[in-house]
Amino acid sequence: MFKNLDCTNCLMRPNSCFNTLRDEDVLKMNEKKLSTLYKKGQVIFHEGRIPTGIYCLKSGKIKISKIGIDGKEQIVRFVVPGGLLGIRALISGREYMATASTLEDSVVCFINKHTFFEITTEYPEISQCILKNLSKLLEEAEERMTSLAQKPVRERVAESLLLLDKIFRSEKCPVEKSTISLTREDLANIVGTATETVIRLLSDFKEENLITIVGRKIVIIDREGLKLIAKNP
Amino acid sequence: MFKNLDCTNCLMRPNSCFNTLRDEDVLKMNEKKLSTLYKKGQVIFHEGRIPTGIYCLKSGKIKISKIGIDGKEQIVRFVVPGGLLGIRALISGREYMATASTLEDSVVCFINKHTFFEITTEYPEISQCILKNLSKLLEEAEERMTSLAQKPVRERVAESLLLLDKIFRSEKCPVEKSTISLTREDLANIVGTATETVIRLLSDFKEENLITIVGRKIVIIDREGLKLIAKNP
DNA sequence: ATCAAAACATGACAAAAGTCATTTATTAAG
DNA sequence: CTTAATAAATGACTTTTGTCATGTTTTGAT
Repeated sequence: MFKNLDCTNCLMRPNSCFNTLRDEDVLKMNEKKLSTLYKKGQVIFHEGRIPTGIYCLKSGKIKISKIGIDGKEQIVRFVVPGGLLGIRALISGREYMATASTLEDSVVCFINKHTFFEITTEYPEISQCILKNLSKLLEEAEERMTSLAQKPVRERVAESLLLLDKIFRSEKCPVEKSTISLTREDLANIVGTATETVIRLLSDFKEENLITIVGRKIVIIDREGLKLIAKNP
Repeated sequence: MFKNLDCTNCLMRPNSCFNTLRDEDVLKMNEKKLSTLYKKGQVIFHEGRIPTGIYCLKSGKIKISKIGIDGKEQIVRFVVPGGLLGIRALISGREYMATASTLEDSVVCFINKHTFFEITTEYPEISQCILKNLSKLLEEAEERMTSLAQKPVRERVAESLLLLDKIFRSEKCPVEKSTISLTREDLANIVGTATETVIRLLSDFKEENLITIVGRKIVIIDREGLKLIAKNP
């Protein structure tokens, strides 16, 4: 498994919905929670399964994806450190509607249902925080729906590169140039297109000096240019 | 305006998140709220505006839509009686990210921010109910994202017809045959395609005896056949 | 009942995106 | 360092979907 971590000095807690917990409750959570290191590509929970608690991401990156037509994957969103995983399913009380898996080695803490509800009933501000988070997710989902419905693939690829840029830069490296290391297939599963189409468009973007490609990694060199293509305000 | 209605015997309240209110609080809400009759096609709130409270739909049907590329409308969801309008924006505390307008004559009650928050802090179960609703909306949005990303237009049109069927049958008429009365353009703005494409596919469906078209209205005659096309489980 | 406006319908063509086949790079394991 | 496996790249072709033009029907106001 993994050496259980200490919530008290978790760098991500101030960043999460648990930021207002009193010391005593942090300790309680600390002894109940379970930390696990997931290697790159591992699944944290599967679409269709029943949740038994929630997960909080300490480090790493997670993709949330659904199985669509003919088993084709659709990536619906990402989770970055401090974020909760599986909260939607726990609230609805039914199965997971998507699968969570790691994009890189990640440390995830599990808190069982009982402990979680115990804490949330004591701290209404946690529910409030989750409410805000869900509302943000809904906003983003509807934005993305519009994009999928109306934008041509070229614009969507540019848009997704900018999204990934934001996610992959988030904490570490305030460097201007950020590198995106996702497979072209994953990228296609965000954009909602064929892998070949993504590859062709990346070649175009390289040609137009918007990105460079080093090995398998994509480096954005002209963020503004991409924004223009993505028609992102 | 409109003769203010009485929440006490509102048929929709048991159906809404306000179903657990004590009589005294119903009375309080009753004197604070404002009922308005909106004619078909009228706007209840506009994308970009700041919310000053929430709306509760008593009767009628509402579409929630966003302005996408080149001003093209994208319908992101519908609201049926008992549902809340503008709750996402009120929670986030920022502008509306979409526009709400009526698909038919509708009666909508407005409750100002202050009164609403007063009631919700007293009734945690209302927040809980809203949390569940938002979580359901997110689930549906992600389902729809997957559909937009992966299904061809024909499947999406079939899917949308079934969705509309559910919405337009919801309360009244337990009749088998339900009629959908939306313009082809609205339908295209749900599906994410051109109006002409929708028209062509409707003609196909008519040809295949899945629907009939009476005047401007669409009547579903083979629900199972449409499900098969939509690849809906 | 009449008539103009709006919505619907259809054809012809163009553009966008998907599929299949094949070749070339890159990575990770031995 | 080699090598097999995986991912990326590219070309040729097909299918899907969008656009533009034009004509018809339906609706709602007078």
